[in-house]
Amino acid sequence: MPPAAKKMKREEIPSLDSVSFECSQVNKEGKKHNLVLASWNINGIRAWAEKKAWKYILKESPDVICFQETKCSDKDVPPECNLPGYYSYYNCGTKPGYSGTGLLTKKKPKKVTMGIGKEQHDDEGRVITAEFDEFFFVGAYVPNSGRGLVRLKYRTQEFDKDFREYLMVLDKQKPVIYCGDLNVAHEEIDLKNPTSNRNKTAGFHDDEREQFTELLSSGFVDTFRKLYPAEQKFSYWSYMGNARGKNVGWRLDYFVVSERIFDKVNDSVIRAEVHGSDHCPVVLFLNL
Amino acid sequence: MPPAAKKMKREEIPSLDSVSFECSQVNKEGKKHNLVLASWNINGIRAWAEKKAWKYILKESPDVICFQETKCSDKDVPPECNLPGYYSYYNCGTKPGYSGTGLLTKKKPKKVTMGIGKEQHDDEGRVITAEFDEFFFVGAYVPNSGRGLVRLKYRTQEFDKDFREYLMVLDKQKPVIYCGDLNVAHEEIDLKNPTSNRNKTAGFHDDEREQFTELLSSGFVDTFRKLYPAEQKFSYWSYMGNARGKNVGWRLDYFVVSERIFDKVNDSVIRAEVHGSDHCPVVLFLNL
DNA sequence: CATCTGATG
DNA sequence: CATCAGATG
Repeated sequence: MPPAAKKMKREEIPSLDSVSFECSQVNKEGKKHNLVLASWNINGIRAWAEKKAWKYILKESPDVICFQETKCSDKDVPPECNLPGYYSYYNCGTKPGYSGTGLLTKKKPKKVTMGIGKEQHDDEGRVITAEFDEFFFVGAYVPNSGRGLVRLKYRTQEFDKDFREYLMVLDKQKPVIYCGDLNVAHEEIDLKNPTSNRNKTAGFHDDEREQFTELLSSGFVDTFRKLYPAEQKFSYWSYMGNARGKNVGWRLDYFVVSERIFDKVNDSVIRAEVHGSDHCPVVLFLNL
Repeated sequence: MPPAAKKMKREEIPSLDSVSFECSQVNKEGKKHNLVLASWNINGIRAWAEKKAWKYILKESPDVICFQETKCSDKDVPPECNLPGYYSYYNCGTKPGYSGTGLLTKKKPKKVTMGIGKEQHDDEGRVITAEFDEFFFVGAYVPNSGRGLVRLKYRTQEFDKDFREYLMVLDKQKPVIYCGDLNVAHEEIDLKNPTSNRNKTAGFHDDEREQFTELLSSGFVDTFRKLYPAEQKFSYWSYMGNARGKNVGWRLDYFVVSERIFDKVNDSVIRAEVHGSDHCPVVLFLNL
């Protein structure tokens, strides 16, 4: 008898061999970075692990990386996601297979907290805060406003506002490094098709953009845009219509830092070559 | 940039090149068959088409074949299922992606009817009847009694009884050839593990078996068993635990005919070598 | 284990 | 288009 039909087999994602993860940027004093922080919406940690997309982390070797959209309960996180040399933390939320964040860090944080301390925002596993000696690292998966913008009001008038308040309180204690899938393309340059999406598609509604502007008016800096004012680079491409192949994308993933530590930032990078999700990683290099 | 990760690609099912579809059996008068009828639970016509499992039909070239578990609305039947030289009919039921039957025939039937004319049984697309000059061809997907036998009573006390009545009425007009996934292993020989499954697993409950016995007492013949009283051969293997590789199966697919045409039956065959579903096709060769 | 749907993005 | 859940078998 011939062998049974085998299970569908996923094709491998492109190898990282040809991708360089060097960062030659130096700060004003000519110093190289001594800290690497990363963020990646991995769109399902189980599928992501199946693709062995964690190989990226071994290459980049960030000191801290946070994930968005793990879509997985703690107990179902694949064991291979416990990468050697990292402590790991997950904030999974209650709705199975939905949202969820994670954080891996080489150095054990002084404290790790889940959510922002407001019940109405904290059941979807969207925020992890790791406190280190010199800064707060906040990884977030900001709510998508949804098809038909059904959740726009909640996201902009409730989540964004309470979240900004949360960051400002932290910022009073020590500098904040805030990153994640912020689910907004701030300016026209931040997406391929601003005119067709403006006020229609989640992520480019004026209300979402204004909330982000408001954040930047509250003592925070969009590191990539500050360093590269005119560069169009995306961190997300819809899986539909081969958008990534055509580079029809959005910049939804950010590193936002307290103004007073921006001078510690050596570089802010979007790793568009890295596959394994519909988002790519973003990375911040610092000298602290 | 490296190419995007491609879509999962299903491995091909085994080729049919090494499988013989000859039937050398002759009837009492030494005559070869002049009619080939087939039945196959294809477990989703879209997945089945994706696997190109319809190649079997080109090889076997039955005059009529009926399908069970098409799991597809009429409009979503893949176009490649319109095989050259066949008329096709589908009875899809109302619940999307659930149940559903189909029938392909080289000769146009005098009449095709869906269901058995009783509303309470006819919304799940389980029965197609094609009337030909010399016989009724009835293809059926008998309701599964379900995990925990939750539907055992409906299936045995309502469906089986009404369906038997339906066949008996047809049988008064002209001979009936009844086939399909009857969702019962009649005797212990008809499944690998009778003791562990008896009265526990759907398909080998005494009530289901008795209903089938009752059918055979009403003027019908289980053609395979009549021809091969001691042969253990299966037409279904669970996808779980590599059951097919270990040949841990069930005979759930039958050709049952009116007693008075059994002498026209040259052979009744179970095509266990044919892949593409968790069931394999069953075939009846006749000389009419 | 494999097929669907439906939610979500 | 892709991931996940849940129903069904």
